[in-house]
Amino acid sequence: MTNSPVLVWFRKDLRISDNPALHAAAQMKKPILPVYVLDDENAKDWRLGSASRWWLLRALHALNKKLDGNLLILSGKADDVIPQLVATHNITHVYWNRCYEPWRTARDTKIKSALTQSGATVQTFQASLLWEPWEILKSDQTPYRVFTPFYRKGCLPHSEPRAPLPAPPSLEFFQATQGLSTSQLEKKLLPQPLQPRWDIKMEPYWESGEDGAAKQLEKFLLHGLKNYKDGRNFPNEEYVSRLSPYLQMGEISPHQVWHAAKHAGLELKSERDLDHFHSELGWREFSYYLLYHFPTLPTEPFNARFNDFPWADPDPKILKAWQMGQTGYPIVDAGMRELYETGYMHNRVRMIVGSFLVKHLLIHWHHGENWFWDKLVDADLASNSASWQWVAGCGADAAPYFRIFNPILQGEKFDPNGDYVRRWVPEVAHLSNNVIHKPWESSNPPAAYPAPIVDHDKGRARALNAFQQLKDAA
DNA sequence: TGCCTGTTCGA
DNA sequence: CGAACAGGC
Repeated sequence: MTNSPVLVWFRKDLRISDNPALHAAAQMKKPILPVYVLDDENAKDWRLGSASRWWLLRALHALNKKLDGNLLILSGKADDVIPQLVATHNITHVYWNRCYEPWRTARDTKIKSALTQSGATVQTFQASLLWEPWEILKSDQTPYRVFTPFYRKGCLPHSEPRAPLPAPPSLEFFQATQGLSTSQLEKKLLPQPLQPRWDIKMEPYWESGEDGAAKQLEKFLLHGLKNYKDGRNFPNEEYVSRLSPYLQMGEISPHQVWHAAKHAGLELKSERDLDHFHSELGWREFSYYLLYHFPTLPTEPFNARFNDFPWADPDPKILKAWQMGQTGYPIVDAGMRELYETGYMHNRVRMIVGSFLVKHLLIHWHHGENWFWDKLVDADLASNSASWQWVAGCGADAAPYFRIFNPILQGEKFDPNGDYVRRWVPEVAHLSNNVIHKPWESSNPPAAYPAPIVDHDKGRARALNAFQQLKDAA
């Protein structure tokens, strides 16, 4: 029994630095059995989307390399797979880092109690959130529903995020049975049949794994943090961190990002930018917090008044035009094409395309949520559902429904030289700056580019009218 | 992290 | 006649 391994179950923490479960296991002085379980059955509706599966494949390869090829990758229900492994190898200690999606907490609770009953020691750790959702409550012991007091009164005074842990200096591994081979894993994760490979387009835009995350963080701290607060609004400039996909898969931890940014921000004497960047990590916390306390967040309007909102019957052609970047509004189409091509969209543009879908097109936010879930490399159940609810006006601390982005003005304001639009919508590249965000006004309108699928004034009026019906009903 | 419209005020 | 501002959606 003395050389029975410690099982470290990797989930959304695909890294070896600042990994508390791995760190604790390494201190046991026992061989380590690192495991990843591809657990689609438990995920049901929130089975990973295509872009996430592509990202996961690369992240697993990178993690396996860090673990000297010892990562055991299995497929099946974790409720079965993990206890079976524990029984087969007489494992006495099982460590993992906590997850917060409702389906994962339910699953983990079940597994933990089964393992504990059979005599194993299970320890779980905090690794992907800076503050545990159950520790941040208002004085009346109910959860916050508004971001600013959540962050400023709840989180910040509660505790300074702990310092990141180093990677274990050396690891001794337990030789287990074979898991999935590379080709078996690819078969499970990538679209079948393999042609056409939609995902392959994303390859040149991203470096995977913990090392890719560290490089991206370093790049952001050197070039993006200074002037982050203002610069982050301009999609053609590189002030945003682009760390979201790495955070979502846990190739970097929020603790690492928090402290590295703090160090760099103080060095740069840009406290304003640092505070703003920290607060964006705070929004990520807030999304998980809401999902934890309100598990129906992905499907039900947070604000129940929106239960009867008169969404339009979705016209498949209109929805498709939005998805593929053929709405006739260059800033909207640029964003949707950036997403399809790279698996990512700049945050400012996410708000614009989101507002356009739910307001100008009056299409239910679920359709946007589902498309983003499938196509974003940073698709995250908490952030995705909280953000779609926010943009639709039914979320916690949401933008009021009457706050409707004008896609022309937003383009002119945040892409004043049209560079972002020219990059992703080549049909309008020849237009001058004064018409590039409204090509229909050009004396030489592009032939191959669609006319707006909805007139801005009419779309806006229809959205306000729909909202009015909700108010009248109340 | 909204936009539109109407009003006022100074050129 | 444009900027600045207030109020409503």
